[in-house]
Amino acid sequence: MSSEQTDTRTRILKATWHLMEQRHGLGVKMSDIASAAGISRQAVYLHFATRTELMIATVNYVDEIKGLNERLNQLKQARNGAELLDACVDVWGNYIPEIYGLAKALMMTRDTDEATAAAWNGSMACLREVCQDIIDTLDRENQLASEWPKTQAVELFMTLISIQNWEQLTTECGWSTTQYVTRMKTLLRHTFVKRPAQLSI
Amino acid sequence: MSSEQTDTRTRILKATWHLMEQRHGLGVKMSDIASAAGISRQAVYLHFATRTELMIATVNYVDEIKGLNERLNQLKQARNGAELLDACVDVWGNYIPEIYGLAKALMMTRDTDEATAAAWNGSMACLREVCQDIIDTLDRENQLASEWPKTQAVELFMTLISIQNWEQLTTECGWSTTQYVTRMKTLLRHTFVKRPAQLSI
DNA sequence: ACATCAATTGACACTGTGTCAAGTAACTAA
DNA sequence: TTAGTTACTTGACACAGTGTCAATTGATGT
Repeated sequence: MSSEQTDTRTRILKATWHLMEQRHGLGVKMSDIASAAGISRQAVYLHFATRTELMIATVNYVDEIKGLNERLNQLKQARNGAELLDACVDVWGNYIPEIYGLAKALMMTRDTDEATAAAWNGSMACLREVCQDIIDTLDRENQLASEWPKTQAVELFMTLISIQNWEQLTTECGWSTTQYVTRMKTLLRHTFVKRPAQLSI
Repeated sequence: MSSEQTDTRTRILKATWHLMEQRHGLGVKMSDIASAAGISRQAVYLHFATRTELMIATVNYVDEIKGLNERLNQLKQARNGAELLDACVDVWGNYIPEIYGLAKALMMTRDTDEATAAAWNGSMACLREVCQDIIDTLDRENQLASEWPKTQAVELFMTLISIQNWEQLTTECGWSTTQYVTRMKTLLRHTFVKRPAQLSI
């Protein structure tokens, strides 16, 4: 398997990913991808039946290479819920910039494309598990802020760390990745972690 | 001026708005708008040069009718920053569902369309002033949570109450408008309003 | 020598936006 | 009455981007 340089299919996936990141997921045509991969437009269709199929395959390819799951294993080290929360923001906040272009492309068509929506929901379900875990841990430690029932806490958590919010805060407001990470940690801790009683004067 | 029933231009605007709300801003074609307004597709172009121009005109039309600014005047009644913040969420949280379809249509094309982006930014600048005002008031009262410098507080505020977050929490997580409002109030208060010392045991 | 697979070229259908030209019906003004 | 203007109609067309189809080439393996 795979002689020459690299498999054509892989070359297409790499080209797609590269262009998506470069153009932040905007205005990437099938013909652009084809020429970036050094083949004809029609040849792309020999490997991927539709644009959507290509996008989803690219997501899987990137997932495999970037290994979000492995990164999330770093969370295993945290021993209490608050640390877990911090670690999560560290991993996620540094991950987003690496997949933003592709994520944007997906986000833009998920409203009109069933398959894209399904792929997106798959990724989000994976993230949700992590959030769920963190909230559960806080709850188990009796550290979950009392105003948030667990389900709502998870939903709000997911929303706060959404890619859309990251996009707004970084590209619109000019926050750097480190700024985003530290400030998001602050927000999440203050929102979900019960205030220690000893803080009172 | 304006005999018959209503001005054709106005009929187009109404049709656009109606369709946008009905279809949540998705898949609304110029021909759909035309037939909803009871005229030919080409006639729409006699009044609005491009789709974008029509969208922006519709936003202005809706703005005029719905009168966000007037609603925001309710805020004048609040006497302290915390109340101001609550009032803001009340107004904004009840406003979003009324303009969601149109807002969605705008949001979806602002990445690729300069004019749309400008119109969007205009609306957001208006909202930003309100947020700015609230944060300023909290700060003046020495009630702004110490971890947030004013600029960052405003940016975060805007992000938290963004339409995208509303969309996620309501359509994705199934929160009702009232649930959204009360929970968002909780989040914002805990985030931006300094914890009263007397809360300690 | 033959079959197969990957890729190529070129043509075409479809959708939606925007343009253009010619025609019609109604209202206005000399 | 006639001429002009205004608002709208019909129908045709250009353009971009996706997806399809058919015929062809070139290399690989048997």
